[in-house]
Amino acid sequence: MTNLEQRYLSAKRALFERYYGAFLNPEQCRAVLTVSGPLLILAGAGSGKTTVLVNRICHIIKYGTAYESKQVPDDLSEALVAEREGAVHAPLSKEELESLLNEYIARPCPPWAMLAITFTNKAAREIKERLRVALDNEELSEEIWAGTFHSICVRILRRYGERVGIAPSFSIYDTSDTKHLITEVMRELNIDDKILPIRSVTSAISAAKNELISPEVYESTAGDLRKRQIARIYKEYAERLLKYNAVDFDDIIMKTVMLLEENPDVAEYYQNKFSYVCVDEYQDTNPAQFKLTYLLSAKNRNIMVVGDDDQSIYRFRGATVENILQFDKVYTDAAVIKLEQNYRSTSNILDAANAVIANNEMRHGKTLRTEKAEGEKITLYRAENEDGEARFIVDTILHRRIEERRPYRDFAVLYRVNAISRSLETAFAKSGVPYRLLGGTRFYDRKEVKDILAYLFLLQNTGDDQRLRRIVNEPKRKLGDKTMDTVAALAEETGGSMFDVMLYANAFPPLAKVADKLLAFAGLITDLQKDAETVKPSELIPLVMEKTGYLAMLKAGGKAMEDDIDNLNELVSAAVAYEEKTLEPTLPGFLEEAVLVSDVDKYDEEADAVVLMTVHSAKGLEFPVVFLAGAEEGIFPGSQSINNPEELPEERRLAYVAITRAKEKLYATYTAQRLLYGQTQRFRVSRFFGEEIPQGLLERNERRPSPPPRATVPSARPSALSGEFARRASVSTQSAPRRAAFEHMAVGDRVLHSTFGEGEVLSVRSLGADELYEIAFDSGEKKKLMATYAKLKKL
DNA sequence: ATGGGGCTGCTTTTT
DNA sequence: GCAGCCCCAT
Repeated sequence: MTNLEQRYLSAKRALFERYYGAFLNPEQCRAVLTVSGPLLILAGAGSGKTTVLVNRICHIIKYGTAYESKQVPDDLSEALVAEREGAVHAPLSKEELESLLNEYIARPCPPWAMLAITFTNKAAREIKERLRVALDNEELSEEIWAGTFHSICVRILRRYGERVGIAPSFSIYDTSDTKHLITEVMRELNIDDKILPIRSVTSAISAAKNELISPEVYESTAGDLRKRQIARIYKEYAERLLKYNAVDFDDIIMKTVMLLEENPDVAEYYQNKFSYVCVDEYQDTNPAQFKLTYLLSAKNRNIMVVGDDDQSIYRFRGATVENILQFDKVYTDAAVIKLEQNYRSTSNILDAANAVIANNEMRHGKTLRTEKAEGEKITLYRAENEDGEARFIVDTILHRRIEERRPYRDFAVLYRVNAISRSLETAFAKSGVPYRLLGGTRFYDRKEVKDILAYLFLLQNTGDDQRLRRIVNEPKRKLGDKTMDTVAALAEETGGSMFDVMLYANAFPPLAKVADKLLAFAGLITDLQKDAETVKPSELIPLVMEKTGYLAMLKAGGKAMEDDIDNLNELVSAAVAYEEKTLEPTLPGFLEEAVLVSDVDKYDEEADAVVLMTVHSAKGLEFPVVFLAGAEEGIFPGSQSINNPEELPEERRLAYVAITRAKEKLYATYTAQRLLYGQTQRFRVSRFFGEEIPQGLLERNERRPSPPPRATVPSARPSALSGEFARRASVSTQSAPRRAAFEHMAVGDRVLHSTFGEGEVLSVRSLGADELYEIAFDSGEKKKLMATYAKLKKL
């Protein structure tokens, strides 16, 4: 290569670096400009991961391999090179620079040859949206294959699924459908769920699928009785799914991998189609997903994965952090780029996060840095019980909101387990602070919604016996288990589906008595199928509600069913929304979305309210002020993980995720005793927050004499505390402002209450300095009352 | 076939 | 503390 050529190439690179350097840091630039071959990007929390991902995709679509290419023009002249070298430092507008870069375009990637895989719909949506903006071209961005693992695999299966025995109209089973089917299978195989709990069976089968272990292989390696039984269940379960033309969540990935492995022509088609494969949140991939991305990128080997091994928190769902830890061992020629510059948190928060995670071994090892100021210290707050904890959080929010003029949406309360949210929710409700509680029952998990969806799935795929059984007697049609068992047996004999048997019910003597009811039902479904051919999902849903009598059933239920009706109306709205945003809305398309969507997707920072959620759901989000409630040994880390060296590191990663959600201020709160799962337990502070965070970064509220013995009036408030802190603590701790001395009651005492009248004490529970009485009043009412407030009189 | 009343057991949950 | 499930009585 001549000197002139080298100067040409280095000017070219300098121009690209200048372009991206205007808004990216050097590591981010390198990540965007590393286009060919395997690439691992280790992106710390808040390091601009999505920005890099989006810019890299955009860059490849626009410029292809321009930056790396060694191509030089045939007619390279000194004048051209000098001009370009001059441009590197010349004052140029963005547009001028872009038009210069256009000169270097080399093998740009067509959008349909770009595959970007995420885990959540929310992430997929965000990427698509940002690509649309960055490319400034709606049509182009629409053609990019950006979606979740599941949606992309569904797309592939709809097209080629028949090669692995899945017809295009297949149903998708969610976790609860799966559980029901496995329960049924176990009943049939006479396996007692007391000996082999369903939970352990579903998770074993799920784990097997995540590891691409087929029923046959599972069976052949099953040693002990337990495993042999699971093997039997797995085998039967898989056969049922095949028969019903249904797939569960894990199948969606596993069957796609099988499809690609067993059909070289299909594999080749996709390998040729996709020039580039990008995978987000790589630390959460399982072996099946690893294989999938491996296969899809096998030809060009242009596979880029982004993730953070320190944020791998889904081991329990089959994710193996080894995928990201071993990436550069599997792809030995992989480039590795670490993004360690954090743009989110103050340095105190980052130092805390770095210190906690440093206790883990087996990491790629990153240390986040920031240019932000130290910021406030982390507050570690000890409350006497869960009510004190909740009050502290609510009071602090009220206080900071006024003092710092913050909207409610600046605050998030996180916790390890949903059970913690109860006391918090009560406190928020009482205080009038607007809040949103994420988690709990998902919209699509509500019974009435699942029922209507089951009807819709059945219309699409009448072979789905499972869904048929779900709704055949909903509303009541006098078609109970007995009848349906007979139908199932006949279906088994004839080799058809239960629906087929119902269609010809009068041809089966055993069904003589119920034939008319069965035929009526089959007629109803056939009728609705005709409707389904002509109307949109949003119009079909009301028809289903009407014609099946489901709506009538709910209306008959009166007030209690009003919520159900509201939810179904919301389902119609969801269908309308789907139709609006989809080019070619279809029933299968809507159903797919309904099953593959979660409630967290709906959390779009709309309302001005404090948000309450688990640490798991908070991954990927950020808030100015974060409270971590329940920072206790036994809760976080959970009691199951405390003595389990396999699980403790994951708990620590979870703590790392929690800490790094905070931008400006982090509170960790814990209680001395907490009412959890119906009983009060004593707790110590979590090691992560009490020990592993350097003490210098912490501000504690507990440097005061131990609380006074129960039921004595505290004489003076001790104050080894800083002024500000004492003020805040005094309005909010469990030691309520006014603690009236109360009369102690014992079980069996007769008491008098000013409004409830006379009664008998059933139980006494001490809660910090207070006592909780359960009292059976003579009126027949049972009440639980706090001693301080109940003002009881002993009779 | 249906509905109600007692028992259990319990992380986390992108799809 | 409560949801979900099983069993039993109608």
